Amino acid sequence: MPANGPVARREARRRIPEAALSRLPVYLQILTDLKGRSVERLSSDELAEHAGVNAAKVRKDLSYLGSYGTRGVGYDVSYLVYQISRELGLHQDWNVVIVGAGNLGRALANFHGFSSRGFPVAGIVDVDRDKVGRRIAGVEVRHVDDLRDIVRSCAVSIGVIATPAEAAQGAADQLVGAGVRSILNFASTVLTIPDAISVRSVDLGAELQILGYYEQQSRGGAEAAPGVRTSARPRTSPAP
Amino acid sequence: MPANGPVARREARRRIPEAALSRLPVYLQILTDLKGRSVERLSSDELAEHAGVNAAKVRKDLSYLGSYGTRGVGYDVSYLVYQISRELGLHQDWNVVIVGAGNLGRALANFHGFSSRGFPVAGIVDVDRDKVGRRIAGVEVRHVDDLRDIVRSCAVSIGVIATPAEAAQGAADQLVGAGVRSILNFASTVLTIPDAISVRSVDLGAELQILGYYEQQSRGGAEAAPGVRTSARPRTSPAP
DNA sequence: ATCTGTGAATCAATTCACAGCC
DNA sequence: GGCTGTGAATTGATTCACAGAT
Repeated sequence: MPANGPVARREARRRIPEAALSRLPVYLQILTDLKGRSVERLSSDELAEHAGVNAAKVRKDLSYLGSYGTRGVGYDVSYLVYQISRELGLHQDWNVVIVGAGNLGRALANFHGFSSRGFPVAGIVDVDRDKVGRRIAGVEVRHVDDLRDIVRSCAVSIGVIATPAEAAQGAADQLVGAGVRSILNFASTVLTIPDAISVRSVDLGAELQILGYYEQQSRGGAEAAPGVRTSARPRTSPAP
Repeated sequence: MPANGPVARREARRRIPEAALSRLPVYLQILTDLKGRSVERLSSDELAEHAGVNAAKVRKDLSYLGSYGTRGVGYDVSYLVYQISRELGLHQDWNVVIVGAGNLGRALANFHGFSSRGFPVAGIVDVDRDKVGRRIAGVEVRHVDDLRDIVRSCAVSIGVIATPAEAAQGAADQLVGAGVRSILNFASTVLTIPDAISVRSVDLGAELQILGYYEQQSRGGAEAAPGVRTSARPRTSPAP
């Protein structure tokens, strides 16, 4: 993860290191939040606190975008938001299509986080004809046979796999055949896809296994910090 | 992870490197699948193919568990499954409690992957008293005030946050107060938690942003592989 | 005085390459 | 001959530390 599990393929002459790239969305989220609360400037130290990393890393990460800070002063929040989202390609919408209208697919379709971040759900498909025609979050469920049409007509570039594990490889094949360039996989399966497509797997079972492992470690290891120390880091969440 | 975003804290004298650890669940999943299909032995090469990594990495990763392979032959599938799940602490159940009975919470509760992997959902809580009393996947929704009771009486060690972003920090505080040792966070927020607790965030928005980034890269970069090459890697999914 | 930007140093992860065992 | 296990080499990421800008 993190990054973690199978990570996106394809290299391109990588401008920004993978590890730094994976932190940009975190910074963006913090900055967007601060911007909404009318914070105009912040230092690498402050951003580091919020993100839970150290200041040197923040400065290094941001330096890959260019020299957008002001020495002796800090960074302009709005400008950074602009530059990070530009780098991440968020000045255009990336339409997504969800494959699978089961529990997970429905939850994802209703999850406002996608569309609010510039990834509108342009379509939902399922193999089950009983589900076809229903509306989820304002989008009509269509049959998986229509995938190619949907991808073409709505200029979909990202496919989200929310099928049972057994159906995931088939879904991936159909997404690739339909022309998507990136796949976000929620099924607990390792997918085989062409190298020209980037994949990212979110394996909830694996996340839990790793947490179980950490807990196990912390039980045995009876050195250091036996009690619950409260971090000095300030809150990120807004006061509602 | 992938990983990414904020990764688990706490160090302990780490036996297995973080990066290797994050791949163990992937191997486990592949091996469990193969075991179910009566495959008894496999080589590091074969496992590497399935996992989409190279053989040296597989051997190095597995060597952290001990020398469980046989030179000239390969690895015994069942024995590896046993050793990996032992290392990951999966010979006991890790009860989880889900905070938030909205779309995402419901989808997660219905997601069979948790309990089938030794992470039974022992409780679901919500602030909304209208939701209290309903049953989701056979588990009764209880009020968040009962969190401490649930965690104690069911020996819950992992909390899953499935609330809106604004409520996530509060949920985290309550989970920590109730005594969980690990948190899996689905809200798009950076949480502030005590260092003794391990956290892992699954930020769907961030995953999509990164995919958007990769697609953007692949558009501009018109060197190499313009068409869709099909990988030579064999299928992982079972023939149904 | 303060805080960025970045080479240089350190630390971690990956890959190589081969000795050792079956 | 085939395949593991692992030191050594390499590549990548993080941290240090300070020159340079305001």
